[in-house]
Amino acid sequence: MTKIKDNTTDQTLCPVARAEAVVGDRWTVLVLRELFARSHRFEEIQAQTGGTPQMITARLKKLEADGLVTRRVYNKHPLRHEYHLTEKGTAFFPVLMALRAWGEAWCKSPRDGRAMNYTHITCGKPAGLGPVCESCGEPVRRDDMVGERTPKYQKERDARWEAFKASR
Amino acid sequence: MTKIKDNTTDQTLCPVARAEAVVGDRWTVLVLRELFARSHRFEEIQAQTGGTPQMITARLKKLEADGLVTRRVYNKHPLRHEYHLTEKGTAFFPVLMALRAWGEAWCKSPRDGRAMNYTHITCGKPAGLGPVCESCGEPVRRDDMVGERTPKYQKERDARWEAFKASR
DNA sequence: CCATATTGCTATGAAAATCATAGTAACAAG
DNA sequence: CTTGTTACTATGATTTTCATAGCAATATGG
Repeated sequence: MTKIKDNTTDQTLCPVARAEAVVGDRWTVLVLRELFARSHRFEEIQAQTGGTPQMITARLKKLEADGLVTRRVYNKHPLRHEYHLTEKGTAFFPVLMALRAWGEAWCKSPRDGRAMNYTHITCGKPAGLGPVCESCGEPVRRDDMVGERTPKYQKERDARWEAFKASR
Repeated sequence: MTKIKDNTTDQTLCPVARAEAVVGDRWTVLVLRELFARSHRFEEIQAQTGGTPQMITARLKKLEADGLVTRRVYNKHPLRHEYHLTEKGTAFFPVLMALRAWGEAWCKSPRDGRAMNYTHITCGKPAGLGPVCESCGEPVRRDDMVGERTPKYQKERDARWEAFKASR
């Protein structure tokens, strides 16, 4: 079992350093992204993040220990779990949204296009990138939006799943 | 020189994965925090993040290569640089704020107290944690706020600097 | 009832990154 | 001419990560 460093970073008052002790790791964030995308099973998460089983096991264990994730039994004999976000995990949403906005704005070639489009439920229009709805100006929360993958991104995910299945 | 993995993560449309290929690392985020805190010299950054020289060198190099940071010569003979955020680096601010808010809310014991207090310049009152000013309701940006360290956090930083100086 | 498939992991070893510690180069100050 | 300062680089032990393989428990198909 692989362990993950969380250092003595919790010996600082700085909330950024403390948060990073929990989520300061690429795999961890990718796993969280999948949980927000409603992938709850181990293999889905593994396939869509591209991590090795150990990476995923270790992150899920740490996320559970840190209180962001719970295991939920969906099948005994054989014992099988689904992974779900807790309140603490769900509260991470704004960080993911900010990261997404920054990634959209600064980390891609313009011809790539969007991966997701969000609709602000309360106003029914596109939510845009910022923390505030582009269409109506209200602050947006997780439960106030519906996300929809663009066909291109959906295709990419389907392909990844197929590739994953084929390789085993 | 240590290299940092950025994988083939830029072979996805997902902006989160793409962003993580750049900033998905604890040291990188801590370095960015210091740059936002206006620590521009190598040793300040090293002291306040607690990283080894290699860690810091490698992150600064990668951040420069990724376009978030520029070196600025402040002294020739011997050649000395200061590190500054570019526009792309500055644009990372909302992520850091979201992370800070989550860290404040979920990663500390209540008795610890705040590290920073921000004031919303345009309304003159405390900005609070969210992406929207707690006092006046307007969305807050980096240049719309002044941050002030709490005495306790300032003390912690001073102590870290002293300890660093003493150990060399 | 037997073979194959499915799910959710664990095991192994090579390659890479990290950490602690020490050292260096170029000057400046006393 | 000795000591201090700044910004690193070098070294080697320890840890992590990655790729690949394997396995246990059951479901499914014939």
